[in-house]
Amino acid sequence: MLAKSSTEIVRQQNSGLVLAQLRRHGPLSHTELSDRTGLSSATVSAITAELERHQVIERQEQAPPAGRGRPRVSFTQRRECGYLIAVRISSDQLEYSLVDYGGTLIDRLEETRRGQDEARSFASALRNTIERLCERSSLSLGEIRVVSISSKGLVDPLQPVLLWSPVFGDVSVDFSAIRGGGLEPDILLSNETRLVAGALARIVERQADERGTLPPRALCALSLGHGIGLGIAHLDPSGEYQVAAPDFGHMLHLANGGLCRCGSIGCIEATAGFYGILRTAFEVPSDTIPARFVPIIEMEKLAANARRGDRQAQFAFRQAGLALGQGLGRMQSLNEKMPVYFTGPGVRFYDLMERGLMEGLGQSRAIRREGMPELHIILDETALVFAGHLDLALGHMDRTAISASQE
Amino acid sequence: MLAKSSTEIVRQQNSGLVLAQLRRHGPLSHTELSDRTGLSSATVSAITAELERHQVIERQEQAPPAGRGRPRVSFTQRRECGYLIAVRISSDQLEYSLVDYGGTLIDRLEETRRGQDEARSFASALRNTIERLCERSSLSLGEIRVVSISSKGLVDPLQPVLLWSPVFGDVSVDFSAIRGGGLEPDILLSNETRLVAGALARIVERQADERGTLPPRALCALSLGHGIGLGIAHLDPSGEYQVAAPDFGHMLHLANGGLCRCGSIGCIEATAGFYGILRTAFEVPSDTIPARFVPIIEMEKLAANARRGDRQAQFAFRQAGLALGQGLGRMQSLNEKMPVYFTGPGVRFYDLMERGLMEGLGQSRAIRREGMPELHIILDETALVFAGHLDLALGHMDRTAISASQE
DNA sequence: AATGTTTTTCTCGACAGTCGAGAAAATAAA
DNA sequence: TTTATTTTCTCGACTGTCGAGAAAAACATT
Repeated sequence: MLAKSSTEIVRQQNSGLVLAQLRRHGPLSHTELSDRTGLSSATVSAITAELERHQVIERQEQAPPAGRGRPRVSFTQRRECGYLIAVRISSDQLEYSLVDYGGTLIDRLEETRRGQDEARSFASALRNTIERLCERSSLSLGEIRVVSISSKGLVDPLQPVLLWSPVFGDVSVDFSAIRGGGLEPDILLSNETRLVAGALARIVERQADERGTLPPRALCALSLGHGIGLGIAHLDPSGEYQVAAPDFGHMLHLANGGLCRCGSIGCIEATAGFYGILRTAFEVPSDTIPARFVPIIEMEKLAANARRGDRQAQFAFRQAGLALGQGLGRMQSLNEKMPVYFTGPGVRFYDLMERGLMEGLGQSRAIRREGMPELHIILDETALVFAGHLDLALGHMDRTAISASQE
Repeated sequence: MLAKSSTEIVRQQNSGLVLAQLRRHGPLSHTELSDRTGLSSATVSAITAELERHQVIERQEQAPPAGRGRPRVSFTQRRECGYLIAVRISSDQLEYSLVDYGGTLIDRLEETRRGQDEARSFASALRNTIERLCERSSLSLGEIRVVSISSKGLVDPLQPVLLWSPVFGDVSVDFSAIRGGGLEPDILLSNETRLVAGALARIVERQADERGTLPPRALCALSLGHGIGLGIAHLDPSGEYQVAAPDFGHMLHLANGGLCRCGSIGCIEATAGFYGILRTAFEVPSDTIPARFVPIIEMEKLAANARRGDRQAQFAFRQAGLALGQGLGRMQSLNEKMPVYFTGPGVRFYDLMERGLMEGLGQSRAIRREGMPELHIILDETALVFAGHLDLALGHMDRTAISASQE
């Protein structure tokens, strides 16, 4: 059912527009804001005045008067308006980043995982580190407005609960437990590849904007590693990208396929993940319980063998490509044609998987109809994950900026 | 990028709300409208006055004064405000329905398909029939505001172009050619099962409304017949259902599966469609060009055999169920858990497919994680297709009501 | 028949938001 | 110092929503 509308919502929407432009296109003056948003000059005045009053934005004092006339005064977000902490959970470490409202990295901290953490105490351990991070930069806990957490695995779409992850398996982790004692941030939990897709969506949006072309209606990021992650960004009717991270790695590839670390049989990951590739390469029975961790050096060795002509190694990579191709083809049958961006440590074996990938893609009617999707390779996944964190968390702060400062 | 907002858009949105309530919950009085929409009494007055002025709604004269107090006056849509024609294209006939803005069926006309129609001249033939329909009810062509067309097959998401259909195959049909000479309707082309899913979404929405429960976040309709159609409805952030009809029937089932009538190999439909089932049952080589049409009586005979114990017939239905189950499981890996509504002529063989279906579903990690989806059987597909036409076309007319009457 | 009760609908003034036009401000050039 | 130019701000008009209370239209009571 439709929701009722009101003039206040109009203001909220248009304030959001102003903040979004400010975030994406650096400091902007009154006139530039008016041009970019399409709002009238008078409206921009009203909105910037309100945002200034709430100390969300501020005027940049330095003015390099370019030409004649009254010099422009630029607005920027007030960096101290609020802070976010991005936490990236990976199999071997935890990376914490403290970032201000302007998007500037203030502090970073890495913890190597000590063996197996308790899923139960994990949230409180995380909270401790957040406290430490705040102390180091002498911030009060109340100034942390958003904690954005990412992990590989499956995430509850409504609550900050990690349902399945390579680290904790089926033991779910509820991150709302980090709240309390002055720390009351909004908590955003995302699948890691979802963040990559979100960051890519922002990038292609900007490119389309600069070139004056239409942004693509959808795109996806496919992260290759020990497991397989997929993030899809879709342009919704309002012109915003909606990003989701379905459980692609555990989509059924073959009913009589290999045993997956999730306990099911025939998942894509069980053939295309690192452990699946190794299992095929060394002709280990496919119902063998897969290795929990494979050093990348092992994969490099295998790839070297394959490139040197080892048939069984080549076969393993091709089977992986085939599984990915068939999966992507199936995804394209259920969605529309979209470019695919490969990321993750596995992309360095892309050459070995390419033949299988093409074969698998070609088997889908959807691909044969609409043609091969654009395929891109992205090497720096880490940067995109961080960009995705910022995009998500800062966007969230923008949307809640006025209401949050009213308290 | 976000869109700018304004007070006019607020009015448009709220007018839409009023019209939507009027459509869904019969004639409503001023107070009822205010209650249902959440708008203030004053706003309802302003909106109804405007809609009356534009002759979109009118007061119902008859007043049965229930109790004390000033009697309520009910508003209804003005039936003569505009008309829509729904065209259902099926393999053996064309069904035209002329409906007024109030949703009342005025005239219906059926044409049996004469052999194979020309794809090129099809739009103009359709236009001729529309003209005939208008004459019979002495309406001018200009009063037809929407033509809503449905077919099985694949539809362009942006234009009224049929990309692939069982009737015309890969020869695409552009329905915008029916316009001209006073006939300038908006043309809505939908996959048939998309309409079913849309109608179901409206039904469950109403049920949830009456029971005071939350509507399901998603649902899908799976139409079983000569081909396989899928429609998915998703609750979007604004609370509206977005409906899509992906090419599920031609999603890859098995890389070395049967030849599909689309020319690809291993599509779901090539195993689970009627022709696929027959091919398996009679052990015809799976690369045989499939029959263009299978009389339902043939399927009934086969089903009777299966129920009598014919192993090969049983096997064929079970394989069909398996293909559907695996496909649905894969879909659920890429979406969230959602109830499945089976429709179409094939549901009468549901009992024979059930075992395979369950087996196929159970192979997906997503189903094992989240549990089996609710499975429902809907017998009257025709009614749902018509309801979907009305829902889509009348909703469209509501949204364009004010602007259209301003000309 | 006149008056009160009750319920519904309508109207009025206040408030929030946007917009266009033009005033005011601030600077470089003349 | 004056003029030209560019940017920013302000004012009044317009559209929209809302709450409160007036007006309307019926039944009930005296």
